[in-house]
Amino acid sequence: MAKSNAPITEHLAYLLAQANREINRQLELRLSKEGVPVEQWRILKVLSDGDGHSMGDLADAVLLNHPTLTKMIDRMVSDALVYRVQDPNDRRKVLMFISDRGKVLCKKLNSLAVDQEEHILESYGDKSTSELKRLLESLIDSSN
Amino acid sequence: MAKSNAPITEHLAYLLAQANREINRQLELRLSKEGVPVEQWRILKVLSDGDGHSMGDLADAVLLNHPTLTKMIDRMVSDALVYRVQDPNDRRKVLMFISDRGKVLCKKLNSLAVDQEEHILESYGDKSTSELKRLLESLIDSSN
DNA sequence: CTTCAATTGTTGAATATTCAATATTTTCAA
DNA sequence: TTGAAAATATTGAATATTCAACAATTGAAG
Repeated sequence: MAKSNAPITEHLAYLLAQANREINRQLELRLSKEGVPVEQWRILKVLSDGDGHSMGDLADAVLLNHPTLTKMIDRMVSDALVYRVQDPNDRRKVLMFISDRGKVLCKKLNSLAVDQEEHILESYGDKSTSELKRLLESLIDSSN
Repeated sequence: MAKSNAPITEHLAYLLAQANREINRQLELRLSKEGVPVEQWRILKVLSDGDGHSMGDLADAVLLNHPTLTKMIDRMVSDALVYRVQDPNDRRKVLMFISDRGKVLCKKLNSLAVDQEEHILESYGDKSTSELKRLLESLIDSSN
C-alpha cells in the first residue's frame, strides 16, 4: 500500500515534472541561440516529413492544445517558417506544411538538439538513457 | 553518433514531456475533485513538515518560479490554506506555514494522489514503476 | 562605520495560455 | 434530400505566467 505521507519527491508525477523541467530548460537554452521556443522546433520537426498535417494531428503530436497551436502557427506563418493549405478532401481541415526557410532553420535546430542528447549520453550514460526511454514509452503506452 | 533526422518521438526531451503531460493530466483530474491545482498540492505537501519555508526554497521545491509562486501563495492565503511570517533572523525572507485548514485539505489530496499512484502501479507494474523512479532520480542528479 | 554589491520577495506591464463560444464543413439518420 | 449532430479550426475574453524593475534587508570590503 502506498503511503500518503510520503515526501513529494517520491511521487512519480513529481519526478517526471522535475526531470522534464530540467531537460527542457537545457534544450531551451540551446535553441535560444536561434531564438526559437521548444514547441516551434517540435512543430518544424513533425512537418519535416513533407506531408501535410492537420491542426488537430499536429496539436496531438507537439503536445499543445488547439488554440495555443493556432496562435503559435500564426506567428510561424508570419515568420514564413510554415504555411497553411486548405485540405481539398475535407474543407474543415487545414493542412500545415514546412517552408524552405523552415527546413533550413529546422536543420540548425536539429543539430543543437543532437548536441544536447549527446551531452546527456555523456553524463548520464548510454545504458541508462536507452533504458529510461524504453520505460517512458511503455508508461505512455500503458496510459492509453 | 545521434542522428539529427530521428523522429521527435525518439528524443528523451519529448518522451519526458509526453509522459509528464499524461501523468499530470491524470493527477489534475483527481485533484479537481477538491478544486485544487497540482501546484497547490505540492505546496501544501512541502509545508506539511510544519517547518517554515522561505519563498525561494519553496519555489525550488515545487518547481515554480518566484513571481508565479508569489501570486499562487496570495490566493492560498486568501483561502486560509497557508500563512506568511517574516523570518526573524533575516527580514528579507518570508517563512511560509501551512494552516490547520490547509492540513485538512492536504490529507484529502494525499489520498487522491495515492489513488493515482496505485492506479499506475496496477497498469504499469511494480517493477517498472520503481525502476523508472530510480532512473529519473539519477537523471536529475546527473543534471546538476 | 559606511557604502556598495548581493540576496530576497513583490509588483506591474507584456506576453502567453486556456475556456467557452463561434463558424464552417462533413456525416449520417430519418 | 434534409436537418441535426459531430468534427475541425479559430476567435475573444478571462486567466495565468513571465520578464524586468523595484524595495527592503543583509553582507562585506574598504
